[in-house]
Amino acid sequence: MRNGPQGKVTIFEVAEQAGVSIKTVSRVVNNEPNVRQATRDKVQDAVRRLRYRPNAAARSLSGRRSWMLGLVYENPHEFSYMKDVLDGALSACEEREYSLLLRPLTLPSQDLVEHIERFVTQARVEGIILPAPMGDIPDLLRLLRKMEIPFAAIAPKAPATGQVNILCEDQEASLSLTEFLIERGHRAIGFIKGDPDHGAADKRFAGYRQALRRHGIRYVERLVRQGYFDFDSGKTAAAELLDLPEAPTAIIASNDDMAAGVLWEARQRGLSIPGDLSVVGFDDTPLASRLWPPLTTVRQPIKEMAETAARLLMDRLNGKAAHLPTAPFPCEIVVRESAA
Amino acid sequence: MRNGPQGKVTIFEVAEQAGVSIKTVSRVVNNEPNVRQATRDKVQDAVRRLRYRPNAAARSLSGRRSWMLGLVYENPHEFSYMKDVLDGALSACEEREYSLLLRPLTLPSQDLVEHIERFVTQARVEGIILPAPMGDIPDLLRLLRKMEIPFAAIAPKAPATGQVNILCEDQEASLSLTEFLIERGHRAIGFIKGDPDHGAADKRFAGYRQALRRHGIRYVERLVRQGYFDFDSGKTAAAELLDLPEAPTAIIASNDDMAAGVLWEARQRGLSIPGDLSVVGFDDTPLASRLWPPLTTVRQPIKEMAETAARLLMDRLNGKAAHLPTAPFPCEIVVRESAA
DNA sequence: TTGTGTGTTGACAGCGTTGTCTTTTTCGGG
DNA sequence: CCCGAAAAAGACAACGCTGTCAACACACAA
Repeated sequence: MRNGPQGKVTIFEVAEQAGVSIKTVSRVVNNEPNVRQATRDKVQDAVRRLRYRPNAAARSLSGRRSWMLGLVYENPHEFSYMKDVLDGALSACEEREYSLLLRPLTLPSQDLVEHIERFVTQARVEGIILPAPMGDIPDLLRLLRKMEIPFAAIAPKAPATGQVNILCEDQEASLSLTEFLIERGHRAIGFIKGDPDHGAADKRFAGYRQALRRHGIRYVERLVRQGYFDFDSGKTAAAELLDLPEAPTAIIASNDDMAAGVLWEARQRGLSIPGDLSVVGFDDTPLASRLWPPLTTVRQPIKEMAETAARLLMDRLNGKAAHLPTAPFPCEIVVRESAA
Repeated sequence: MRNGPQGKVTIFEVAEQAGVSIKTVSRVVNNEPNVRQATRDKVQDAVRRLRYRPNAAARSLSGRRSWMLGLVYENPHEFSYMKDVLDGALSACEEREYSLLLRPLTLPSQDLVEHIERFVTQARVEGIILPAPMGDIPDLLRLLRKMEIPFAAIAPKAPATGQVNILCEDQEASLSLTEFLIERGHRAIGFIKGDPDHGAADKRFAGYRQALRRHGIRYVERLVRQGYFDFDSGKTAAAELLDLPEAPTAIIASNDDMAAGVLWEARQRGLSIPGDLSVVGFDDTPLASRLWPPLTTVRQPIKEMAETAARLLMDRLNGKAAHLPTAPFPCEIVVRESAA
């Protein structure tokens, strides 16, 4: 009844206790069919009594499955987005008893392929979750396809078939957000684009243009600036916009961190917000509610998206479903005080 | 030369290519002694040619080692601190070819012990990293000791012997930060404590009191409020402090998120910062530099601390060292514009 | 009664490494 | 040139599961 420090109860002890063969124990533990209920009970009893936990290494080796998912991400400075992805992926993994292995990357990375190859072959990761912008790196996608590793892309630019794609209504959200400003009388609306490598960046920009068009507002190229989803680029872009002779009365930043930069730059210049300038962002990160004034922004269900990504990936690994494209997740405008 | 999708080159193929036994290949791959240089070269050649990667599952099963570390943490809303811990732990693991498994927890958790037990016995995690406040949960520590799982505590309140402890100069930093304010003429200095479960909270408070004592300033209990390391509690505490008849001219918040709360509350009341009120925080999170005015705060080398925690833990697992207590890591005041 | 099919159980061979022990080789000194 | 010790290399049995296939039990139809 005594067992070593790390609880080395094996399937043999359980089989003996239950008076069945190890194979039967294996069947019960893995919820396989064709076991009589009485037998199942006996085994489950023994499992509980002995506090048996199957050894993951043995299971992997024998079953040729690692029960591991990989999460490959670009390590950002502002981690809010990834935190939600991580939470979602982790909770899906926990519910299906998978493990999650992380691989942060710094882009651009020349030995990316090498890195990922190690990751996959060494840990024998079965499938990979690719949050933006990982789902759009051609070398990476090519490698994964060659190695026949299924993957799930979160918010990719180009959702190819034969992979799990998780999207959200970025364009629609951006459209609404822009209309939100238009309805409040703004006509000169500045827009700070996100990193061109991210799928979301394009869509958010498209939504902005669509709103202008719909409301008959002329699109002015000078009111659009390139940003990279980080605070500093938001600051710079805001400075350029505010230096314009016909400076905008509102600025849409493609994420909260850049919006924070806009706020910062506006404050530098003594502009009052939202009096002199309205500012809105995307993502509803903790930052948005801590800034002054708190930021009107768009909430996306990132955690749920990551959860779904992981679940569909596992379904696929277990041959459970031809994965039809999933409906894009809805976003929601969170109105706070930074726009008027 | 062809090999399956997931690169199933085994030790046998390598042995054959190199003209040696599998055991010799194993020795070379694991850098064991007693292999002639010429042999070593032959084997390494074959390894490279075949792109051989040892199978982790087989290695674990046979060697009775999982090569995995666990990171058990309380999942906070503001993730900056944990992001640094994660980065550090991950980079240390990568350098030693360990894997890192995450287990977020919500405290208080009644089935904590059950959760951790599964975590350890199922994945066969060899050692665990416990960032604050995990290093001070009696049930958890007792369980780990009973299971004989080595662990490393980051910033524990009570650094027990027989475990890896990573500390930083919290009290000294708090002392300097308080003196920083005193030198600028502040006498009525408010202090917002952190979550009493965190070791750092006590030390930061102790540093504050020490500074007052050293400069002959009377300690006023009403100027001290209990917070919980989150934005809302910072806001509440600030409101209480600012309602005081002898309101403080400066407030020290035990972390940046609470300092953001103070800023928020001050702004609500139309106070100018740092004109009417100086505010300082701890941790130098991204938030600190995005707020207005940017926050004077204390930078701690969290990433390095986590890296060291992981490394010492792995050393211990590999019997490499009786781990003497490590010197506490130094902190550094980052002066920005929120204090004058 | 016998045969057939379905549901249930078990025997046993891997899975790809490392640990242990044995055998072979190498090398310096008598 | 031989001997003994140390270094180098190999043989082989684990490690704890799952996959495969064979065996058995039982119900029902012929």
